[in-house]
Amino acid sequence: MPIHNADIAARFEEIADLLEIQGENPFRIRAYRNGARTLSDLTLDMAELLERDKGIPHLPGIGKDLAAKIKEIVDTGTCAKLEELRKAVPAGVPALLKVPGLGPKRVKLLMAALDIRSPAQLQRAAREGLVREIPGFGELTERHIREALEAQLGQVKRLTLAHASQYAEALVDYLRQLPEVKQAVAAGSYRRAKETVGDLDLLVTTSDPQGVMSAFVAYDEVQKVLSQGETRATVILASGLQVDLRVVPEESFGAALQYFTGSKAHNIAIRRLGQRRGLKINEYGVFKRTRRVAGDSEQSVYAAVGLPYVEPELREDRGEIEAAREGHLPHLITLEDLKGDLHSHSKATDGRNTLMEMAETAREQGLTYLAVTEHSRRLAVTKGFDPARLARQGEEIDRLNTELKDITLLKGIEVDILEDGRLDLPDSTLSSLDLVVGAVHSHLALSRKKQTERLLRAMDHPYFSILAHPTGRLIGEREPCEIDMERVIRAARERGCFLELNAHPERLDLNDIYCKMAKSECVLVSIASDAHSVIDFANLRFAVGQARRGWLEAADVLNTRNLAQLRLLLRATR
DNA sequence: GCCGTTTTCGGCCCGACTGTTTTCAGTCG
Repeated sequence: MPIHNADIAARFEEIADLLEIQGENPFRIRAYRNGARTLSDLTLDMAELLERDKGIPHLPGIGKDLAAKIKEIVDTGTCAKLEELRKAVPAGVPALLKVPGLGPKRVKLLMAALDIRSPAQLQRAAREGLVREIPGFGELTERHIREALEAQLGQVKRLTLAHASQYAEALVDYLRQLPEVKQAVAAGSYRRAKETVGDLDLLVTTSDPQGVMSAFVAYDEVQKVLSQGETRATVILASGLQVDLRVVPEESFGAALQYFTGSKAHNIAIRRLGQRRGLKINEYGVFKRTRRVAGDSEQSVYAAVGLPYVEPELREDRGEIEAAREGHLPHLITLEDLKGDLHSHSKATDGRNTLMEMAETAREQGLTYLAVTEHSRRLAVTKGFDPARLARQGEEIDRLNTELKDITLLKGIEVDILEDGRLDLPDSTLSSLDLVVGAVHSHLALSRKKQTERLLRAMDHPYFSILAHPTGRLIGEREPCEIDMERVIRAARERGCFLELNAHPERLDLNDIYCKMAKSECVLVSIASDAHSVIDFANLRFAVGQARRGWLEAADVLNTRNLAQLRLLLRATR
C-alpha cells in the first residue's frame, strides 16, 4: 500500500486527537494539526521524495521531529508515538470528540465518571440519564449530546460550492431586504470559493442587532436554533446546512469581513504579524492599546500589518502572506477575462441543446468562441461520434459560422483515452479538427504507474491538445484516479499541450493545488464549462474561483486569448 | 512541536455563547 500525503496527514490528526484527550500542551497539539494541513496542501509526494532519496525539504510547520515521523510513517505505515498513544486510549474515544459540544475535557470526564469508551456507550448513558449526574454536566447538556448523537446518523456532507451558493444567495437576499440591514455578505469558505462548504458564515452590519437576529432565526427555512446571542447566532436549515450569522457595527465591517472570511490559518498568521507590531486584531478592528487604528475596510486591516490587500481565494496560509510582503501577489483572473470556452456538448450526443442555442447563449455570456467537443464512439451511452458523424457535424459548424455574429464555433472532440493510452478515433479524423480534448472515462482504477503512463502516452499523440478533467474525481462521490500529477504536468510542458480545469460543480478538476503546480511549470490551463446545456455556462464562475485559489492570472489561462492567438497556440501543439 | 527584524527559550490569535455555576470553564469558529 503506497502512503500518500493524505495518509500521513490523517496519522498526524489522529495523534493530535489522542494528545488532546490526554490533556497535552495545546500548542504541541496544534503543531501536529498544522503539520497535517501542510501535508494535505502539498503537491510534492513525500513517499516519492523519500523513495528517490531526496530527503524532506524545509516546509512550514514541519520541523525535525515531524520530518522524522513522516519518514517513519512512509517506511512503516505508522509511527511509534501513534502506536503508544493508541494503546493508552480506547479505540472508540477519539470519535467522541466529533460530537458537537464535546471537547477533550468533557470526554475525559465521561471516561472517568462512567467509563464511556465509544459513541454507542455514550448514547446509552445519555438515554439512561446518567450523564446529567456528572459534575459540570446537566440535564440540558445531556439532551444536546443525545440529540447530537442521533442526528449524526444522518449527518450532512459538505456541499459543493455551487449547491451552497443557492442557500447563500437566497439568505443574503433575505437579509438585505430587511430595512435595518446596512450590508449583508457571505464570508467564510464560501467567499474563499472553496470547492466544498461545510457551513455558511454570514456577516451583517446594522444599527439594530436585535432586530436582525430576530429576523434571522425567523427565516422560514430555519429548522433549529443552536445558539442566539446579541451579535452571533447559529441555526440549522431544513436542508441540514448550518448557518452562522455575525452582526457588527458598520465601522467594524472590514475587520469583521476579514476575520470571518478566514481561513483560520491565514487569520492566525495575520494576527501574529499584528502582535509583532504591537497591534491587537479582532473582528471589531485593529487596536494599538485601546486606540482603534483600522478596520473600516479589509484593505485597512492588511495595511495595518504592512501588507497589500489579499484576495479571499488566496487566504489559506499557503504562501500568500510572504508573497504579499514581497509584492509578488498574483493579479488573479476574473470571469470577464475568459474569451471563449473549449469544452461543450450538444443534442447530437448527450447534451440538451442545439449547436445554435449553445452558441447564442455563449455569446450572451460574453464569449467569442465555443469549441464543440462531443464524446467519441467508445462512450456509447452518450451516442458518441464515429468519424462519419463527426465529419457531418463539421459541415454543420461551417454553415453555422457563416450565420453567427460575434462568436465562432470551433471543431473539436472529447475523445476517449483508451486503457492503453491510444485515442478512440483515427489520426485522419483528429487531424481535421481545431482541437482535440482527451479524456479518461473508463478503467479509472488502474495503478498509479499505469494510469500515469496511459495519460502520458495519450498526450504524446500528435493531435492531442487538452487533457480534460485530469483526475476524474467527482467531489463527494468518487476519489481522483491514482496519478502522478507532477509527471503529467511536466509532460504537458514538454509536449506543449494544456490541462483543463473543468467547471462542472462536482468536478472542478484540476483542483486549486494542481492549478498552482501547472502555473509553476508554465502549463496553460483551459477553464472549460463542459456544458451539456445552455444553463451550464453559469458554472464557469465556480471554475474561475478554483483557478483564483490556484493563483492563476489571465496569462496562465489558455482561453483568455482571443481567437487568433488561440489558434496559434493550438497549432503549436501539433 | 515549531520558531526567531527584540528571542535558540519562551512564547504560541482572539472573542462569543452556553450551561452550570455563582464567577467561569469548555467549546467553537
